[in-house]
Amino acid sequence: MCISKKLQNSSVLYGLPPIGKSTSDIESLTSYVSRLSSAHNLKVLDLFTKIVYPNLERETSTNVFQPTQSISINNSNIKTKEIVDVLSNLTTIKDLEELTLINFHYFMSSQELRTNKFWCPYCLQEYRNQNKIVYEKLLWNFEVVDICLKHRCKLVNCCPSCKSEQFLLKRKGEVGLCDKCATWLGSENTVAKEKIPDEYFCWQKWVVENIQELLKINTQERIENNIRWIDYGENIKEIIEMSKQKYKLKMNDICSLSNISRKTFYNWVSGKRKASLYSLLKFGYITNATLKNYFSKDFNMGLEIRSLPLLINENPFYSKPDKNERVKLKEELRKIINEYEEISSPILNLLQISRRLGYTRPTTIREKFPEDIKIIKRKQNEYQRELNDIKDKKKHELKAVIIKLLNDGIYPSERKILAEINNPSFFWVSTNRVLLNELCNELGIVRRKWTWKND
DNA sequence: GTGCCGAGACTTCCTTAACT
DNA sequence: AGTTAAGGAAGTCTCGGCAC
Repeated sequence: MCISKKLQNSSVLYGLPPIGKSTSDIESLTSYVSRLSSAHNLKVLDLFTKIVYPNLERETSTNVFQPTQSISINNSNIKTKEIVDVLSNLTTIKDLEELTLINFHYFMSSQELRTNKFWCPYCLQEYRNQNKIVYEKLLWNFEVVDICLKHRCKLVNCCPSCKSEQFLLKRKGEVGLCDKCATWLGSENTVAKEKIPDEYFCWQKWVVENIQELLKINTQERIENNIRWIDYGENIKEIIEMSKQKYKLKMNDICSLSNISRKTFYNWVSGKRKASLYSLLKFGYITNATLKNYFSKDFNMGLEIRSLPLLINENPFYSKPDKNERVKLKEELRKIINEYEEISSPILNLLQISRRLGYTRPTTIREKFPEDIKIIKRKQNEYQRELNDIKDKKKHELKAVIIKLLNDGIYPSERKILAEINNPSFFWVSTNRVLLNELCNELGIVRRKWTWKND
């Protein structure tokens, strides 16, 4: 009996301890789940479909293996909580929620984590060289974290070999290896690193150290502090009032110093929106208050107000294109539509079109240019129909050649067909070989394995 | 200075289609 | 059948415009 079947009837998983608990280097739940699967010689897919999902209280059709969705189990949503509870029961390991943002729910927005995997290649290499367990840190998942302080390098998200983008959970994934080509994702310290400007490094040092401090907090403390943020607006109001009094500032001064708009503050105070960590880090920077100060409602501030680094002059996460930009986008979209007039043009899907226009998701252009999207879809269908027609025509012609060879008493090998159609490169296109196989199946011809004697 | 609304860019959750 | 990608709906955060 294979191990997955055995485990289907079992209720206990190994009590695999998570790495870095209650430290700033704590691992992420996705990393833990991948290691847990490997420890049981199971695919991550089997761990979920055969063990985790059947133990959930309510059914879920959510696919955590969808490239951009796996991050959600490191986040703070209800599903994460359910998965953590099941894993805790099965492994008997307590406090697995420390590997997620579950107990920061009232304090943090749900959009602080990246959708794809980022890592420090030098950290991975260090684990391997020192014979330590290879794992991925929860810290690397944060959108605001760009660098590894220890190795003074940028975090990466592409395989060094095949350059493919990496995601957090893969059906057969193993921590430290590329999803696509299984290349080792670590890198020796001797490899030249991209130089990080000093000012940017200082800002990132503030960001990373702030988040590390938060991640060190244990479960009990996280729960206690989190509850203090149920009344989000009141807390923010208190912080603003304290800054006004301490530094003798007006609201407008605070806005310009922190580079946060008045409307944004309004949304926080009214409890309509939670501040992004990026905004909170900026506000904390000028008053020298850390995220941990805020989270634990210790609203003490530095003696003097300080200015933000010069590089923080615009919000990198929410930049709006100007009106001229919109016209340019429209023109570019028209250009793409016209390309579909040519049958030889490579067909683009909505995601490819979005990326060409500088957006990361198709939703944006779907909403922005709905009429053009309709035209593109219609053209995509036309293109597909034309391709099908070409395939049918080719199939018809190939069939005629095969039947002619058979009537002449000749076995229709690839070589004989090539000679007959006088096109030596015909089977260089793999789909033509598939077509031949299809026709042989239809005509009841057994394809011979090629040997020197065949022809 | 405060409050509201909608636009813009983005994410999460989920379903469906396409590929292997 | 198993796997992957595309797409839709609903929700989140920031910002500009406007009224008071």
